[in-house]
Amino acid sequence: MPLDLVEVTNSDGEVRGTSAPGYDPAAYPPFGVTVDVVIVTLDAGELKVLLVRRGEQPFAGEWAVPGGFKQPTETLDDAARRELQEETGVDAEALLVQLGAYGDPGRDPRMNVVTVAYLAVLRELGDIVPGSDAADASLHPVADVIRGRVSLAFDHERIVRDAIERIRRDLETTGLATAFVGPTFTLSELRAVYEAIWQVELDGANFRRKLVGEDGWVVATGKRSAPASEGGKPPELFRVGSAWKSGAPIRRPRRSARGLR
Amino acid sequence: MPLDLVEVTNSDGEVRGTSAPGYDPAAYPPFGVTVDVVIVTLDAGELKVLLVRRGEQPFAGEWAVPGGFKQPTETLDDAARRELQEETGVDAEALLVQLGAYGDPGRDPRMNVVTVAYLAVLRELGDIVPGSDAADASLHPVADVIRGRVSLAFDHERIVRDAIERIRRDLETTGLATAFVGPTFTLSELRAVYEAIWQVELDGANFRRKLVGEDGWVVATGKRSAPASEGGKPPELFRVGSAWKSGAPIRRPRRSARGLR
DNA sequence: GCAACTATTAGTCCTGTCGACCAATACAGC
DNA sequence: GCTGTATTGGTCGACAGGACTAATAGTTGC
Repeated sequence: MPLDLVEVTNSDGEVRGTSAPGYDPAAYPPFGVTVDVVIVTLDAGELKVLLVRRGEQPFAGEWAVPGGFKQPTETLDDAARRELQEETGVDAEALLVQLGAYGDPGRDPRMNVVTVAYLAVLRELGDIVPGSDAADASLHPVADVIRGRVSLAFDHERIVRDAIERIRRDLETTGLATAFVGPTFTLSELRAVYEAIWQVELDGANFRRKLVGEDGWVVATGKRSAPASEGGKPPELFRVGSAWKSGAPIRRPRRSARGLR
Repeated sequence: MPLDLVEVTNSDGEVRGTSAPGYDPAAYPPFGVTVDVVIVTLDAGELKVLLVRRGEQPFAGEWAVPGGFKQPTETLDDAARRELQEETGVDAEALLVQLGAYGDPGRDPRMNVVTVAYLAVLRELGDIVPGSDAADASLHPVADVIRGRVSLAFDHERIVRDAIERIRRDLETTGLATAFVGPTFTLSELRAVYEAIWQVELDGANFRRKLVGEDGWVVATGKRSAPASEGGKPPELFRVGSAWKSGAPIRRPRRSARGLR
């Protein structure tokens, strides 16, 4: 049943829609506005997304991107930050950008809902606590979602797909890569970010040459990390420089002979 | 007055919010959802934006970006296309992309409204007909808006600012530049797009060398255009090639000595 | 018809960037 | 101490791109 002839009333029963002069009440049907947050992290060299198993209708029992209704007293950004906080306990140090709005008719079978999707990139997720309305919460490889091996509620499959596309693009033009690593990191760790997301192989020597230049991409801390699993020279530890704020150091290889994998 | 305790009813008086099991009615306050379209074109070598003078409350008499309420039966993209059509008569051949959602509390003094902003780039606007709810409609230099010489209703100043920023960025990575020119164009026309938006000067010879290469940036039509105002050789006419679909030919000059203006 | 002018088009030089590759180094584990 | 591994430093060559000069092909004005 369509919701064309809907009026908005407040708790006093006053019809707010028609009482507002100059507005045609039929012209602004009410919508629910939700905020969904695609939480992405790098886990075991693989890009993963946090999904919750819905505990309520609609789509109860299915996997979905965490989210909730926006309150009139908060901004969209605030709502996204709140959802992220509720879901992961993480507050700051998370890159949180708006992806876009999704409002196809029927995307929520119950009512008119427009959702604003956000992308959050985290270095590491602590304990994942399912929210009050979720039965479960866990990390899933994005490859499984993109290839349809995990089907999601609503239009969340499309949202995740758009999120990954956004990540791949922003990696080339913004400082997004630094959101995947900690406050200090080795060049191998940072290089692994690019390699995992772009599915390419980058030459370690060239990577270093580009980042450890006169530009302020990375700043050496003087310390060294523990060596890798199979031994090897303990690598230098860096922290992010200021140059990331206005660009990215390396571009995505286009026609790479090596970057197959 | 806050709208916290609002219920949604349909024309039968049935309260739809509380009647949906599994939802907490207080959790999804109703919002109006509007779609605003930032319509941008190049006019007399200057970037301009289409603004309408509002004929109704709120902000009656002030300039604003054209827009309107989304209907539950249409997608967001459809709503944007409809608004563009209503405002300019243009349907296709317009680049129409979503900018983002804006939902700060109080952005509409009457009610909770979340707007989804779109960007439309047109080559040329025909007759501008003010919509039914607009008192006037005309093109304004974006510089006037950005520098605050024209103040806009709602948070539309921010929306326009974001739109211009998006244009500047997308010009570097997408085929956006071709949306500003017609089906056939001279290289000077195309170059003028970059120069107007980036506020730089590009060398005509280098510009040509990059675009008329083996890559399919532009395709010669064999025809020639009428010469410029003050005489000169009639330039070649080109049409867009296929390469624009997956990138842009030139990048924004960073530290240009010539690009001052 | 001719000169002056303008914008387009072609060609050259040179520098910086970047990929590919090789070699040296420094440490862990045995 | 030997071996293996990952980091680090260096070289070479291809290529793209900016600055610049020059030639070309038209129009406009006289």
